[in-house]
Amino acid sequence: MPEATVRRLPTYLRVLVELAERGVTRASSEELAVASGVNSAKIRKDLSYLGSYGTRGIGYDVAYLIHQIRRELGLTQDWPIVIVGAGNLGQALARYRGFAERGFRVVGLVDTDPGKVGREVDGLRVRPPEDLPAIVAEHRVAIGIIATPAAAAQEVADAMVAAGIRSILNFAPATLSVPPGVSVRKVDLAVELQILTYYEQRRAALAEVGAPVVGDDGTLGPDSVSAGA
Amino acid sequence: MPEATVRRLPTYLRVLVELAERGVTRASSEELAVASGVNSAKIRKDLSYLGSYGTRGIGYDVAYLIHQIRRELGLTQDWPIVIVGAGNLGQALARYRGFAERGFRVVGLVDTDPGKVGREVDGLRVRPPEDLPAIVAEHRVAIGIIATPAAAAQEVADAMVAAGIRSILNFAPATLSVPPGVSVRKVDLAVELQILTYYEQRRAALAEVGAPVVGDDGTLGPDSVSAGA
DNA sequence: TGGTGTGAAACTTTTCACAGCT
DNA sequence: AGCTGTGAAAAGTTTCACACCA
Repeated sequence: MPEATVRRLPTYLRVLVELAERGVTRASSEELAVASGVNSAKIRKDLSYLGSYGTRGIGYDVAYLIHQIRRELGLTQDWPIVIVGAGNLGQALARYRGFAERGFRVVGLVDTDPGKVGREVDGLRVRPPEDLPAIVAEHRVAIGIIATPAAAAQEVADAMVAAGIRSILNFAPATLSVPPGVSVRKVDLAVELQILTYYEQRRAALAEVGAPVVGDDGTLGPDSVSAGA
Repeated sequence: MPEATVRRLPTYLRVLVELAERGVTRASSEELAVASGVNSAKIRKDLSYLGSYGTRGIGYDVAYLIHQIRRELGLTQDWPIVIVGAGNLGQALARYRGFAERGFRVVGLVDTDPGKVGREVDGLRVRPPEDLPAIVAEHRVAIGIIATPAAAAQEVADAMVAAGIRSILNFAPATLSVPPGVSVRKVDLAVELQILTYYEQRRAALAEVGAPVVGDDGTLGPDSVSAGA
């Protein structure tokens, strides 16, 4: 399955779940296109990688497609996650409702600061770094989130890998090096803003010259990354 | 400039600034590759879109390249931003040091909840939604961040556009529809985890069959999105 | 009739490999 | 000798357009 398709499946899943909640049982690729902002041909091709789950002339069965996408993404089970870094961002992530709603359970929150260790965040006690291996082992944690300052990120990644974690989501603005077989995804909040300023500036520059400010399709640079990308 | 290149420039910028802080004045594409996790040929091609700023046999002048990338991304000025949604995430973003460090100034924090309006977050008073146009006008805000629940996101986007904002960073798990000429980028925190579970599950499935768990290059799925994605 | 599934074409992005400059 | 800049090839992704089926 192409990587680009994997990146879009979570979006389709969200849209389908919303439809199901509204009682909709069937949807065409065109309806999904409107709701997801992805064009319908792309959706059909993406969904075809899952198998032939649509019906010609009718569309897709919402409930069935939800099931198939969940299966493909490995979301038929809950996933325990651990967050390292109980600062601003780490605490917000620990409290973030969107994780639980989509099957992610924060089972551990770790910080080096003795002033933070022992405090409770959303019912979860902050624990010291030396507890990481125990947390990972006890809950069979497969995914770790790094929400520390950049300077600590590599050290934390090493500790996570040593504890057996092989999927890392990194919020620290740092490039991590990890052994083969470990997946890392990075979300850098400021980077997203910097990409917006590029297009914003370009708009301003064009306007100054009196050029039309938008292309034929009405866009200026692409929408969104899913965190993204 | 290709969109893929624009997405990587902020990463190069971060790496170059780190080098400059360590007193490094020159860097080859290979050194930048190691520090950024992007291969050197790609870096050279990306940088060539900025112009011919390297020196054959030597490499790139760190300070000069920083300046050129900043110029290209529109980062020679500070950018005032407004955050709508003062919940978990909105508050964490308002306090996030990484924004200020990279030239983004949070000048407004807005929430509909009367219980939150008037409170202070990091020295910033939470204001009601009807103040949005005034905040945008007063500070010439060009970028808005949506940190509300999904249900409110479209309404907030409409209000931002009406107030004159044309670049939106959306953290709500919802697809926004905006008029032509408005840029939207989306960061969905749960989506990043869902992509990780896809590769995590795949790894588990392969291991069960006794197949080698990593590819020749030692990876399983791509590193990172700079948010993505 | 309506809408999927999919080859083929178009486009984008990455990688290769080396000429050419310092 | 070393490293950039870049054509050309390869790989990946999107879009088109229509056969085919319910």
